[in-house]
Amino acid sequence: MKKLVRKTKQREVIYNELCKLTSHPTADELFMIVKDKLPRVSLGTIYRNLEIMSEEGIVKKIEICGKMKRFDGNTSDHLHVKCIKCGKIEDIFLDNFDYINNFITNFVKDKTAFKIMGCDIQMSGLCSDCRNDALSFN
Amino acid sequence: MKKLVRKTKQREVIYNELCKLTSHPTADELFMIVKDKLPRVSLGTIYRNLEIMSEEGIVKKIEICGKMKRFDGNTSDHLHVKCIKCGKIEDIFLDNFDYINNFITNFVKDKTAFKIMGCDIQMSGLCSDCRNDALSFN
DNA sequence: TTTTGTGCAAACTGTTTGCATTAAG
DNA sequence: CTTAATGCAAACAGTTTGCACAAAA
Repeated sequence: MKKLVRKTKQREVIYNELCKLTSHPTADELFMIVKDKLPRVSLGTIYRNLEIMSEEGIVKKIEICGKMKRFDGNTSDHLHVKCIKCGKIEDIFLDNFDYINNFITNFVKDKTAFKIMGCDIQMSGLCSDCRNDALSFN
Repeated sequence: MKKLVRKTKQREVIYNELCKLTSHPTADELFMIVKDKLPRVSLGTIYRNLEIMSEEGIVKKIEICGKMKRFDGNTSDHLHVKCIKCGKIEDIFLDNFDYINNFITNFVKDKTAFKIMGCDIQMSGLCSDCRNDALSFN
């Protein structure tokens, strides 16, 4: 049976700091931030907790892979754009997210033997900083 | 200026073997396969070539991250479903892929400062093997 | 008191890199 | 001949794990 998940100081701080951010930090970035409040935390604790909390569904693991995993404290439906140049990830909130979601799921579910359970949409493009940086594309 | 990309035996075999597969192999899986034809290839060569070919646009790096990068020799528009249990990735081809793509892009482009360049849709769910494996969810 | 979580360091895994050598153009 | 690519091994980066101790229930 499922084992008990306890409330610990570390878990709480990690969760709160993650929720404050809209930057979809990596474990390491979050580690730096959490260390300001809990100077003795270890990176392992960050990893373990992010993993546990994403299993619990209160935190979201973002599936756009660069090299590092990224996490999001906002589990509500929204999608992400990733800059192909600098790797920055930004949220996009749409009023009709559910509509789009269903729209796609409907098309897809007849085409596969998978039981479809979720739909993740990732856009890619150039963020405002990078699109202004004319020299970078040559 | 852009440097010359040569045609080498290794490159060719890697590309051909990747195109034969619909399994979206990891670099390592492809390495095993290529080794049958070129017993002296190194894993580094596989990585270097997949990277180069994805920059050239003849191979696609798949952005659903588990732990390992995956590659796809089919660069035509299609989307992927990933099994949340076993990690298997399958293709889904839709006749109206472009339509869906534009549909989403249109909604999104007013909501962000990014210059939107692409749209990746990943579905998740349970593959036929895993959905029949009743014991696995308890 | 029992079980889960923590810090720490060491281990692991996938990927990248430096270098001497080989091959393509 | 010049430059790009290869094989190999060593380095690297991000993540996971084992263990002794601490904290939660």
